[in-house]
Amino acid sequence: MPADSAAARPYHHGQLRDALVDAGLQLARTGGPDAVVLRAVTRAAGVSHNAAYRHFADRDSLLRAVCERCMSRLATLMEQRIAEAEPHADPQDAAWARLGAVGRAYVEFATTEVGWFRTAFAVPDAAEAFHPTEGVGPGGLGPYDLLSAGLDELVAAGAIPAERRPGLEYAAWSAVHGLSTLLIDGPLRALPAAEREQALTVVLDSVSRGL
Amino acid sequence: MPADSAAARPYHHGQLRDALVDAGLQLARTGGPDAVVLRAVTRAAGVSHNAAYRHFADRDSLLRAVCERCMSRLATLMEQRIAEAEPHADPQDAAWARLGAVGRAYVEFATTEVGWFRTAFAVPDAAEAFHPTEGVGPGGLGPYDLLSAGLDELVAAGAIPAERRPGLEYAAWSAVHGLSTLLIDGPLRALPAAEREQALTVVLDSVSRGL
DNA sequence: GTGGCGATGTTGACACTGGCAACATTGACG
DNA sequence: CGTCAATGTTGCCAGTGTCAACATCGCCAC
Repeated sequence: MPADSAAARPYHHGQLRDALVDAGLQLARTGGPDAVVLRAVTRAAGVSHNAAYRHFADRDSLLRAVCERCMSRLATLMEQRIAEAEPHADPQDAAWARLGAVGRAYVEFATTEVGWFRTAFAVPDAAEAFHPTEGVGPGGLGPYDLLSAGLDELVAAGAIPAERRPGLEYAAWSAVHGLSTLLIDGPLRALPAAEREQALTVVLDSVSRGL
Repeated sequence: MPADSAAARPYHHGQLRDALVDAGLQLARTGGPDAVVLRAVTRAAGVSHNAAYRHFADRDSLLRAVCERCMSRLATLMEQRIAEAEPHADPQDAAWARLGAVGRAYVEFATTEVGWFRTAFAVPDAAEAFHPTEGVGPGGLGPYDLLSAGLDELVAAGAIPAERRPGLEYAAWSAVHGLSTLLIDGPLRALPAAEREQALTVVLDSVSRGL
């Protein structure tokens, strides 16, 4: 009613849900999941603190949405690095290169987007199960799918005997995920850049040899 | 002054610092690091909420003490499982068995003492560096030292060429740590027990092969 | 002894958080 | 034009970490 100062934004925001998730993503980028604070998020969206409850049951619900977006970012970077992988004439070499790109992208994301990486894996409970359809990249595949596809390629190219294929995701995923968390949250936090690079090399080499 | 009901405990607790850490450990066991709440801890110790500030600068400081104890527990279990490792006449076999015990103990601790494991690695910042002297077991060695020793044994036994030794801790540690976190906090949370066992086997096998 | 003093524990307050309840505003549809 | 459900707001509450001021105690010099 008050035709007051400078186009006062309407009572109804219109895109509040997306705006909240965006704000959450922003906060998570620098502060990790703990920075996704209801009141900070609503403040950033220029809205009162309780408005969020019209779109999310509670903070966890909002956080879940933010987590999914973070996972999406990870998937996107992985797709990008796969696409950039050096071409090889030999299909085996090509498959190895692409799997290496997957692993490097994973650790790269963790170390360059620490907050987002932490958030991607800080999904609150009540997440009943592992839903590969969530947190996907432009290609519609999640990080797990991309890794899986890389391993399948290696089997198809004859680099890995098919009978050893089952469960190999666990080996590769654990290695890069473990290195990532040790580097950003764990005791390897303080490792200087040069040793980080060495650690990454050792881990990736050892994974390849072990598959 | 009131010689009142049932030996009212003295104004001065006497062992408050330890009591607080013990209480924190208790809370962390079921609730992880987030459950180490100043007021809950002091309540458990039967003391007013601000008493903790006479022994710890802030909550993070208390949490750090609890984290160290959790790391100690991990080291203790690892030592125990190493000692129980199946004996082998061949020194190489023995060394492999012991390294496997290290890895299994790590994941065992993570999955059976989830809260403690999470707490062990949730040490707040201002942890200036990696201090291998903290969080040790009865033998005076930390988890990292135990892993390191296992790898050294393998080199000494001739199972691993010495020139590949540098950095191998990263490979082994990352694998078991990654599997642990994926299983308890990550997308593998909902994995049924049977598949968990398979995952562990695959990871350990692949690490051994890759070293 | 006794007086004082530092170490230890307590009370009370503040700003912040997540969540509930009650109220206000709005657009859509009859 | 009237009604209603969706959306946003105000006010409140319990719980948290932290600070400041106060209370109680053990110990040591006199």
